[in-house]
Amino acid sequence: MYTALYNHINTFVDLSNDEREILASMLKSFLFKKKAFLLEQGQICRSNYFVVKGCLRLYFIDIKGVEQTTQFAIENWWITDLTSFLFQKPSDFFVQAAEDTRVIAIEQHRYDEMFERLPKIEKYFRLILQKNHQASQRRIMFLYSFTAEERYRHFNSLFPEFVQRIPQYMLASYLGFTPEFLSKIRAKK
Amino acid sequence: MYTALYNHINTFVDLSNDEREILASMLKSFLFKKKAFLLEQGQICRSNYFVVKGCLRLYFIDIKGVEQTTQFAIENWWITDLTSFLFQKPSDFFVQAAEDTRVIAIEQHRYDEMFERLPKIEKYFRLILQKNHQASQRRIMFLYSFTAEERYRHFNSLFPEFVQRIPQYMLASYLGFTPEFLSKIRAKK
DNA sequence: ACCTTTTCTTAATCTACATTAAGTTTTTTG
DNA sequence: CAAAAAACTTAATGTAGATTAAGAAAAGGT
Repeated sequence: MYTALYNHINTFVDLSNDEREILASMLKSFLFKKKAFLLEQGQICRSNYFVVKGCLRLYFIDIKGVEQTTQFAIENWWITDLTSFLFQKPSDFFVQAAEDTRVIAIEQHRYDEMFERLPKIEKYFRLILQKNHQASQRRIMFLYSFTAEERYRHFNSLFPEFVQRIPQYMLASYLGFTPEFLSKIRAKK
Repeated sequence: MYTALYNHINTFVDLSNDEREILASMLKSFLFKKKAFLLEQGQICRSNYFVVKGCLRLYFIDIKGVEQTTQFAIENWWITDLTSFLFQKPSDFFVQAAEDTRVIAIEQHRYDEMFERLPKIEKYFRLILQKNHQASQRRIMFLYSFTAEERYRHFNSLFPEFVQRIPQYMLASYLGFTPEFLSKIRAKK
């Protein structure tokens, strides 16, 4: 049931079968259809989501009414609006399935209990939060270093198959420019 | 000696005196003069730094040779190039004192030991990494929502005293524009 | 297979911000 | 306190990328 998550956890810490069972009792598994919403702006974020297969995206609608994608999560990544999730207050974000997506969810009222009962999970989350922090430092450097065109070419060379998988307008806003400009770049070669 | 850090830790978890002593044996305290480097590009990042008083900044030099400030750390914030620190590989970044700064440092070879011996510190770091992740989500939203001028006015209204404390060219690059443009904005009113 | 909706493209025009360069003010240092 | 260095300002010119608008292609539903 939760083997994808167990496997991921095991690349960081060793969980016993007993620990896996305790953990399993706190998790839920869902399948979301493409375009389904896991969270909408104004709602309170109930869960932190681990992507087993598929792709979720986190986005908001800016002052001009345009969707701005701030994060993607593919296989083995967690995604949520942390502020809304932790403090149970209304979110500024949407979480939506970019394709049919299998997720494992932990609800907020179970989240702290999980750390109390499973110290190894405390370490696991500390380690994946470190990875997130590394990714954020890299992303800021990336945004501040390169032009729009360079950002696209770089991203495309790192994740060519992912670029095929998702609509271009989502990628454009993630990289910080408009879909029209992305079209222009792509036409160039 | 390390009371500023103990106080900060205690806002998240309760440390006993014994635990404080163990922790103290792994820490070092330093005073850096304004403009002193704690880390330079190409060096391996030896420590993670907690700012007791003063201000550190993380920056890199972009392709055009311009300094790009990606992070500030003031009282009660940790700062380091995480990738270089965790994997002991050469850094792309500089860490520099923006003013005379008192720091508490934990070296990399002590870092994992700290978590082994002090599970409460595992929780403490998980919690501050969560705070970092929240801050990153907010920052990306902020960068994608507003014009340069709006970003400056917003930042200035949130941290008016901090804006006075640091050179404008550092702030300009942190907010994603040039010092000349910041001058122009400020002249407007 | 057809119709609707969504996504992508093209091209003309526009603008926020960068660049360059010179001068001025402030801070630092001997 | 004088000289040098660092930080800031002003203004003219340039450009990456936004905006607008209309049409084309692809995807999805029945």
